Amino acid sequence: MFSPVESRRLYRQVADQIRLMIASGELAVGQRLPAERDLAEQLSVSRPTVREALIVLEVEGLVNIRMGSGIYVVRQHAATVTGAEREPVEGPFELLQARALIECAIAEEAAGRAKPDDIALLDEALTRMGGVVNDAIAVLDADRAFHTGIAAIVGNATLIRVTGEMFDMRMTPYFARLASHFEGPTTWRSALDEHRAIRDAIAAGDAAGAKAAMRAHLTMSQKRFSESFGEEFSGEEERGRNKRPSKGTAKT
Amino acid sequence: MFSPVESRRLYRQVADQIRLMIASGELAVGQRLPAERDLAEQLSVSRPTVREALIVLEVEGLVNIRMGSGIYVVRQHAATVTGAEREPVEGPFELLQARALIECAIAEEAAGRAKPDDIALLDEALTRMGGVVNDAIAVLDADRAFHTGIAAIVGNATLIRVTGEMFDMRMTPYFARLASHFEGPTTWRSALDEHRAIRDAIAAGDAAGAKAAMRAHLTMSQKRFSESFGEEFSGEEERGRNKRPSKGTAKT
DNA sequence: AAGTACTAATTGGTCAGGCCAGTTGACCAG
DNA sequence: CTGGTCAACTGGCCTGACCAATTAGTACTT
Repeated sequence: MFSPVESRRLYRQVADQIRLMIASGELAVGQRLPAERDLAEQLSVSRPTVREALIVLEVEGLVNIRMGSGIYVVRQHAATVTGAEREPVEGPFELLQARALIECAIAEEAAGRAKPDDIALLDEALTRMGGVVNDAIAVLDADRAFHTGIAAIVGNATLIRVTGEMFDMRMTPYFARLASHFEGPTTWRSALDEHRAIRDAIAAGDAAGAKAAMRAHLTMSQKRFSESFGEEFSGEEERGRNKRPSKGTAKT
Repeated sequence: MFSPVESRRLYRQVADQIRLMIASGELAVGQRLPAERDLAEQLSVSRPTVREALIVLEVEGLVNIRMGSGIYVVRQHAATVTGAEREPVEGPFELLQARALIECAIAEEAAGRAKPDDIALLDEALTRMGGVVNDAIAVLDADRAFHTGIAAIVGNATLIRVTGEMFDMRMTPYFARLASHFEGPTTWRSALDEHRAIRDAIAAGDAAGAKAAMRAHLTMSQKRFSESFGEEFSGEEERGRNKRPSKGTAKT
């Protein structure tokens, strides 16, 4: 309840500062940044720190580092990074709502294209999921495989990637603890049943049914999630390194 | 047509190696990695290099670095980075197809929720776009504002982010040059007309119409893009640092 | 015996300075 | 004007060191 300190690491601050200068247009697209040594001097930090900050921006796709030449601004907009520290603006419900909208459309499209091989892939994920409802990590993996498997039916790599990214977003430390109170084989089995309904609708070529089943699944997922609210901030232990690692969150 | 040379930077190689160990499960989720000093020794590189590699993985959301404690595996799946070097598996058409599916659903949803303020925001983007059809960079910015503006109507931060990310994906060096041959005020004006149709349907609360208009827009965008094929590999110059920076790609 | 306060080892964060390799542009010979 | 050389950047990587946060162990108190 206390300390908002945070004490961000220095290279993060430097990265933020440069990112801001790019976003504001102070550093135009295509322009070359000052040399690492100059940046270090201007910002009063060491060169390694500047390098680490620039690597962050490079991974984010904002700048392009060319050896021996310089560092160039590639794009202006953040192209936000998937993992790590996202602003808590995107809450669990927001994420699930977005998934509902997008994955419903994907399921609808998939229903009209599914071939036997695709269904077999979904079945494999379902079978695997059913066998590991007691393993919090393995069951998440099977869950993920099912959702990305539906996107794979459409045969579009971008859709597969986006679906996977949205799924992975709940793995963040922030999300991780929220659902640890209501997880269990029982709720996983409920999720599995909903998965089966989706699978059947897609296998039958029922576009509307697949869309409805997916919406029902994510709605139920949201409800399971909301039921865990009100108690998630009860205990603040589990900081030790030997405790259970970050488990899953909501069944989807 | 020649040199595929690459000579990946060392810290990239280290990052790839660790990423692989995580993906293969050799480093389990929640597990603590060896200390930076140990990793440096085991990999026969210096500690700064290890640090840079770990920062890459942290930005990607794969690991969680805790000062004084250690480095922990957060998730197993790549959660692919948005910018930089994506596999060329995702081509322009794949991207546009994915956008068609997702943004149509968003437009459909937005039509039922749009308030006067939202429409005003879209109009602002349209006006701005009309005024800068000759500025390849500024027009892209207005284009982006329109598409994310539609997502904003739904009021979901995740949707806004995903829409923006997909838009930004064409800024990559790979995509950038592809469309430089057919860009121009004329095609931008066509895109602007299609935008207006989408705006009108949303303003009228016509969900089906908004969906159709968005689909038409992205289909046309795809067509404009395909017309530029067959000639995009004609000239390979424009490497100089003072040339025009990466311009836009397809009008959307 | 249990809990607490303190201490020491471990680990990431930052810095300084240096050398190497690739890039670039100016200069010079043909 | 063409081609090659060369020197001045610029990023890539390294060594070694110190600081700060965390954590585990220990001695002390209750």
